[in-house]
Amino acid sequence: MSKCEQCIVREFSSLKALNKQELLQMAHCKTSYTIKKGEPLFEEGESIHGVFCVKDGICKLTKLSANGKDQIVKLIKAGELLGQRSLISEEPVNLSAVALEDMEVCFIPKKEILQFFSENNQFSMNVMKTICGDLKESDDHMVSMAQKSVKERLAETLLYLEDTFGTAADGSLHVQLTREELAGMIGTATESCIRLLSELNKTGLVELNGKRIHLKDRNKLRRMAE
Amino acid sequence: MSKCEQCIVREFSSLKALNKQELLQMAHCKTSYTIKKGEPLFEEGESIHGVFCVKDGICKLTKLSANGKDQIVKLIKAGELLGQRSLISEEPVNLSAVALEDMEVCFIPKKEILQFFSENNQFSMNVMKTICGDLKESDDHMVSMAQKSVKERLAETLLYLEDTFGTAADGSLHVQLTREELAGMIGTATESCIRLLSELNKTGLVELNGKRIHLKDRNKLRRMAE
DNA sequence: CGAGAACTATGACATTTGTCAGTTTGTAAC
DNA sequence: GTTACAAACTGACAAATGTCATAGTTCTCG
Repeated sequence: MSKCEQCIVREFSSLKALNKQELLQMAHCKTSYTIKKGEPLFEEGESIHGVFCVKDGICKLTKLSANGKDQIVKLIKAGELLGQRSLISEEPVNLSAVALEDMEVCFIPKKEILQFFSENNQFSMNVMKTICGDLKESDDHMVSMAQKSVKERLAETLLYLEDTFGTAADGSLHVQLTREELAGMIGTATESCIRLLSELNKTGLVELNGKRIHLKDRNKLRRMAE
Repeated sequence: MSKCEQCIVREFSSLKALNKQELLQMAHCKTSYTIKKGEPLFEEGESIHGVFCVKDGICKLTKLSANGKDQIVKLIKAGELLGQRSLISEEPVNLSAVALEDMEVCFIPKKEILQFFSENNQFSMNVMKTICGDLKESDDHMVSMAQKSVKERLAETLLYLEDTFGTAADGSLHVQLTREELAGMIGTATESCIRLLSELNKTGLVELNGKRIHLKDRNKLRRMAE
């Protein structure tokens, strides 16, 4: 069993407020495992009884909409926690989490987290701040969805993906989304997404190599996203 | 100066966790005032140094989008708190709040709230739960915006308005939104909103009397919203 | 009460986006 | 390799939505 002290999750998440003793306690009760690409961590409506720490890999949080399409609400990368909202609300999870790459995660039972809440004020405040940040992000995202065109949302999303997850050695976006998933982030039909991408390809703003996407003119993309 | 003990806000919000002494303290430091219909409580980007309690009236939380239109993110009614997210994140407010009716509000300075946070765990948990609820709502709302048609969103919004704010004596929706505001909730052009409303009027699902809207066939509306 | 402003409504048209059908490309398994 | 399948792509068309112009209606304030 590895220690939690030097874990990347501790560095980037609310858990940085935990003291040595709390970390020890956490190391003791956690369970670590791996999730293969394409597998779910949990599914919408499920009850989970704790919080997941993402040590490595990326996953998507999706919600199935009435028309049968999966909307991607958010992407999560190493260093982040999952399932906090559900734990606090004492409700089933609102979104499904599916691995986009092989993942390393730890699971920490609810009991421990609640204990940290009551004993460590800084930890509580950190969690609250994270959730408040998520709320702001979600509200902003909602306004984009409501007010921007598909083209604007595509440009915005491509820039977000590069900013957040960086590029691979060849300069293409590091996250590998299928066109269907990209369409699911933007909230449009797969075909529309493909069509707009090839338009961007023709006008030289991006370069397509199979499913790999390479941003070529970030300034024009930024202007396009408004 | 009125007491906080029997205030409607206390009954419905996180404040119900406060004890007698805390309520007394709050009554002592609060400032009450009225906001006229159409006036702002605060505007996007402003720094507010405390939390608002809505004692009476309704207001809209809006965000100005890049295309110059105001998107209505949420409506707030008596009994709710405003400005919690901003206070916790220690950031300027993300949304503007504008009264849709004359309002009675109280303002409680940041200092007091933070003190309640550190001394009253139940209060903290209540606030967290509220914000988690807002987050879930916002995510769901985002998915609607991304995946549903304008018609579906209109039906959904009309039902929401009736469920949440009820009807006036004549059976019409109690909240009085202009068509522009309704369009701003749905995320569409004012003309589209008007057009769809008169379509619903012609097919008998709603009845229009000037700006008043009367829902006639809730079942069909529900089916339409999916 | 009356003038002006703001709001509601409708038509005509352009643009955006979705849908369906079908082809090509890439990729994994045998 | 080659078969088999999923993903990427393209075209044609339909449907949804936005924009602009204009007219009628209601509201407000002096």
